[in-house]
Amino acid sequence: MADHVDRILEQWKAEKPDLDVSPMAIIGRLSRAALAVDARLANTFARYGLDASSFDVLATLLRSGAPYRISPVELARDAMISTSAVAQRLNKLEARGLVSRQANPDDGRGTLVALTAAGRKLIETALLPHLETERAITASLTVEEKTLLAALLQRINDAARPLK
Amino acid sequence: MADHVDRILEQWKAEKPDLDVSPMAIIGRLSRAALAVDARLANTFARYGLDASSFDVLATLLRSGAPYRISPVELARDAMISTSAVAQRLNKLEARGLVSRQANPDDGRGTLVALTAAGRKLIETALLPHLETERAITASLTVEEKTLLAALLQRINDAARPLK
DNA sequence: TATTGTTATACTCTATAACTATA
DNA sequence: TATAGTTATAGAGTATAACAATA
Repeated sequence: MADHVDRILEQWKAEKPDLDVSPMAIIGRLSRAALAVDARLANTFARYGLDASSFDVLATLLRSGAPYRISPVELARDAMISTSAVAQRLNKLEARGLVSRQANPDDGRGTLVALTAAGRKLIETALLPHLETERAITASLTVEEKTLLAALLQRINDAARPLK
Repeated sequence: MADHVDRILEQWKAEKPDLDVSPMAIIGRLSRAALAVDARLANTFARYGLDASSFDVLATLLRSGAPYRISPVELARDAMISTSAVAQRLNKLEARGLVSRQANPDDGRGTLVALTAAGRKLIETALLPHLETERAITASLTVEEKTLLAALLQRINDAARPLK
């Protein structure tokens, strides 16, 4: 079951036999798996006129629970992007009537972003096929393998994080 | 050892208790791990005036072995991008004197991209710290865990691939 | 007709900087 | 002074389309 990464490793073995390129087996497959998964998820999002960024914002609002209101800073932290990037995502979603911005009554500087009825309906609808796609991608793994994979990825995440 | 993804799962559990959101534990960590790894690798690349795209082209040429010459179509296939994107990457690398373009003597339509002496020196130099970074990221895993993780990622990759 | 390769163009997404306003 | 939020701007990267040339 040799894949593309295996062929890359063979090339390195031939060209640089003294080098330990074994970490590439993991890092290479991690990158490619993430790319493939992103592309697959994008297919589902597109069926609802969404992309990963928009889905992300709407899903963050939905899972925050009633009354489905969050500040832009929280959205920025959650998505690991700048607040200006958030503002621009929100402009698009607001133009489509999927979210609305309200003044924060407790903080004159603040804004609260809320799901509109249309936004809530859309994300509730898109969530199910999205989960089905994720289920399909992980379906071949046993329960034990899933737990293990999640744990290993978390450790990779921790190890990669240190440097900014 | 709860991480960000754990908190997201808890939110979903509270808001949508009947939904099986367990695939998110894997997909979510996969995305975040890939992001963190990319950022970490970029640090190393930057020390040599490279980014991931440039490194990718130079490394592909190096591991192809002497005489370190590849056609743009092969580079496109390998990097999974369009040939026009390759042409634009090559323009930059050629301007820096790291690769050169030659006519393919066996195919009048073809071009062969070759590492220049400077390009070869740069990629040979950058390769070692790059591998060291990858080694550091995977260092906490045992040999068995590494093998397992690579295999699981390959299966995720296969499962995600089907749809275009 | 298909393939190889390039450029021109437009698009998307982002961060930085500048700015307003409130704490 | 620091924080919240927005817009304007510029940059990076890509794909699509159009094109030239050879197979």
